[in-house]
Amino acid sequence: MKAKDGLPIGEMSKQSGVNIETIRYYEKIGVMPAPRRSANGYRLYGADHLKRLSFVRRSRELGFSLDEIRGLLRLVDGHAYTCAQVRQLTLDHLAEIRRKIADLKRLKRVMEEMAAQCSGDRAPECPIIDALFAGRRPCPTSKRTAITF
Amino acid sequence: MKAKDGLPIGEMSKQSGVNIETIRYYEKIGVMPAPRRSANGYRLYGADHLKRLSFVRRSRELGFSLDEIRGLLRLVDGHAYTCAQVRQLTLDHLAEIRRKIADLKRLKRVMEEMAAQCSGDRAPECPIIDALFAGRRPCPTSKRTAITF
DNA sequence: CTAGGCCCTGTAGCCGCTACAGGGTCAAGA
DNA sequence: TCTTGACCCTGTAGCGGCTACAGGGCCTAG
Repeated sequence: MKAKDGLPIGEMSKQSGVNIETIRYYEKIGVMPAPRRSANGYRLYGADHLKRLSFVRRSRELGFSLDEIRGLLRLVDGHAYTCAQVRQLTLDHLAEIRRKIADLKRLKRVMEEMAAQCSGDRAPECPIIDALFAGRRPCPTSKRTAITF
Repeated sequence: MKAKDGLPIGEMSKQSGVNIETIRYYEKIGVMPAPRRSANGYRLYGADHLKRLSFVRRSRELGFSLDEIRGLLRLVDGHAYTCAQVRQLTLDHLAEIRRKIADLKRLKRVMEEMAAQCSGDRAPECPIIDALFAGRRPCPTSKRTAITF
């Protein structure tokens, strides 16, 4: 009973960089298949499990949701995927990333403007607080009753 | 009993752009103070509540966590804040935003490289899938047993 | 024989909401 | 008068993606 038997979960964790609890969680939600068990009930993983787990980790690092990863894995598992399908998932995800970057950049600009207004030495009045209280709504569904503080 | 009595929660929601359930949630977690109630138990808000709620919404839009917002509100409530304190919170948050942008940009670059590898017309082998399976770990705590698929 | 290290299951918590279920209240219309 | 519908209430459960227990079992070394 040596290494050929399979990796215990702790070893999987070390090799893949995924937390033990997370591995069990992936099994519970069906992202990882249930491995076989040793006589005493311990999980024993093979090389294919490790490959799959690393796939999941890398996809997570690239910001894919577990649901998107399930989609990728379904394609892989079915051996029926076309490159075009995978490419499309990737491009969709890329569009999402670009949107997030654009959002954050807008945020950054606003925050920088606010910070620039503020010298930092004035006492109770602070232009940042003022801006947060007085800022106007971006989506004007309501008739703003001019609350400017 | 007209408008002077106070705004019911639905009106607060419309004027502030914050969901009714979210307003009640903010009350529960102590971000919003409990308003007075009408005879039948309905919440009745005043102009100060609306100002505060809008403050919270705008701060959330700028990506402040509710905990950070609690910090800002504590300063405001205590009337003892200095501009420097507020400015520091803002700068901290700004640093966080910049970090997130940098992260997403790295992600974007990797995803673009992967997508560029893939023409979309090859059948079962897909360079994106290959890349996800074969990518190397960024943090080499384990001695990679060369699983390259 | 005991101490430590690994493993197991199951549940609860995190954030910031959102979505019910199951009720009460009130005004307008038939 | 009855009913419909809009609004309000409380309380609980769910989302995603984990993480952190509690409370056990197993196995080996000293």
